[in-house]
Amino acid sequence: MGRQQRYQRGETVDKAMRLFWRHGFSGTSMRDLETELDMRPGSIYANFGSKEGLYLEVLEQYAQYTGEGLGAAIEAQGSFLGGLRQFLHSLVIGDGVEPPGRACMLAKTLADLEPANAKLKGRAVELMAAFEQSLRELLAVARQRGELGEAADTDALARFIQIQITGIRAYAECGRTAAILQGHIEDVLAAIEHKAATNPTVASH
Amino acid sequence: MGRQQRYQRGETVDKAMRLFWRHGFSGTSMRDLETELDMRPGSIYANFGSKEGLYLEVLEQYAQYTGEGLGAAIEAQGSFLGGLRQFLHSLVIGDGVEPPGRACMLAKTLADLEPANAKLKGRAVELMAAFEQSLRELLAVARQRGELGEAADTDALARFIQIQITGIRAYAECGRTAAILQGHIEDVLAAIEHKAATNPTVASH
DNA sequence: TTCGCAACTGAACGATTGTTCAAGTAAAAT
DNA sequence: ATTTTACTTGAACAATCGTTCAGTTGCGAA
Repeated sequence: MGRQQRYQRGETVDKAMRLFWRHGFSGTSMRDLETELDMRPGSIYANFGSKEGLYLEVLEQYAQYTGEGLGAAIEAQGSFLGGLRQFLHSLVIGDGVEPPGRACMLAKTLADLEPANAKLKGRAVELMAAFEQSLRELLAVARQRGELGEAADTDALARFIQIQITGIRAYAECGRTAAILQGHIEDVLAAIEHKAATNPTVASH
Repeated sequence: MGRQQRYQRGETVDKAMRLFWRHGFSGTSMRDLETELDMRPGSIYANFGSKEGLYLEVLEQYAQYTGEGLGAAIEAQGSFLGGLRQFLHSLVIGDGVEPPGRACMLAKTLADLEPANAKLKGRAVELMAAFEQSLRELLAVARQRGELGEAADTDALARFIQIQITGIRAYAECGRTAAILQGHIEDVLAAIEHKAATNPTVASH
């Protein structure tokens, strides 16, 4: 009963993501959001509680998309490394459509906010940890399939890959050519392959 | 003639750096700066023109510090890779003093600003490119000294290292333990060593 | 000592910020 | 047809934003 909702929550969050991703939390004003979402402040606050609440929900959806993206790429390519190549390619070079941002939104959140908004920062840390965890699991499957060395250290590999993804995406913001980014992706894959074959590391310097 | 200056420009920029680095451009207000610098708005504007002008000067000084830091580390350790290890260690683990931020301020600037403030973003891109260029030169010297393979591709290596630095510094914001960061630094150095010995890459996927 | 200039001060500006809430609107229930 | 209920609207709030500028202060030159 009562009046029916004019907005689809998921689509609304997508639109907010476009804005927040590009301009950051403090760089995006409620006025900007009102225009982009075609919603009046009252509706936004009724649905999400606050600007922070909306950003939080954007982070959740972003993390879900990212996780699904990697999983789908691996499935499409039939191997972990092949999937990772496709995933990295789609992130920093793209599939035709211009992305709102090339840098990881979670990394941006960590860089952007401090030390107030500890809630947003904290959630971003958790979501990055969750992605790293899913990397570990995907690596374990790949190792079981014989795609990696038998003794491959999935913890260290997951961490290594996580940092590679963050790094290349931040680097891609500098506006490098697709060829350069492509070349680096191959370098990264080679490094991972080499590391996966020779793990575990026994470093002590 | 006239009244003598009350502030040392370099120290003032250092103080502003502490604030901007931690809170970002839009996250730092002129009121915050007035307090931290112990300067009234009129003086700040007389010296730097605008908030943007001050940020620009902070970026210049930051880039200079970073470049000097790497150079000094290499000299202290007597080798490129040894110096890089010390440099990375000081960036993400620290030498006792708590750093204002762990993530690279240039990377933060790129992530933070868009698409207004094209001037700040553009300068950050230039400064990152300059750092990559100095990496190339340092690598060329190291290759000449026999520290790398004879055919090491310094362009690709400089890019690779640049991304490693950005990536690990962004990752360090997640509050990982020193041991984990230390372990990753060794992984990175091993990857560079391996890459430096087997370059140039002839990728074509 | 007086003058002139450079540097600094801080109140004040209009614009914009995130947020609230009383009033309005549309669909289901009676 | 009327009431109930859920959802939307947009004017308005105090607070804060980056910036300006007329006035004050302190030092070197005359």
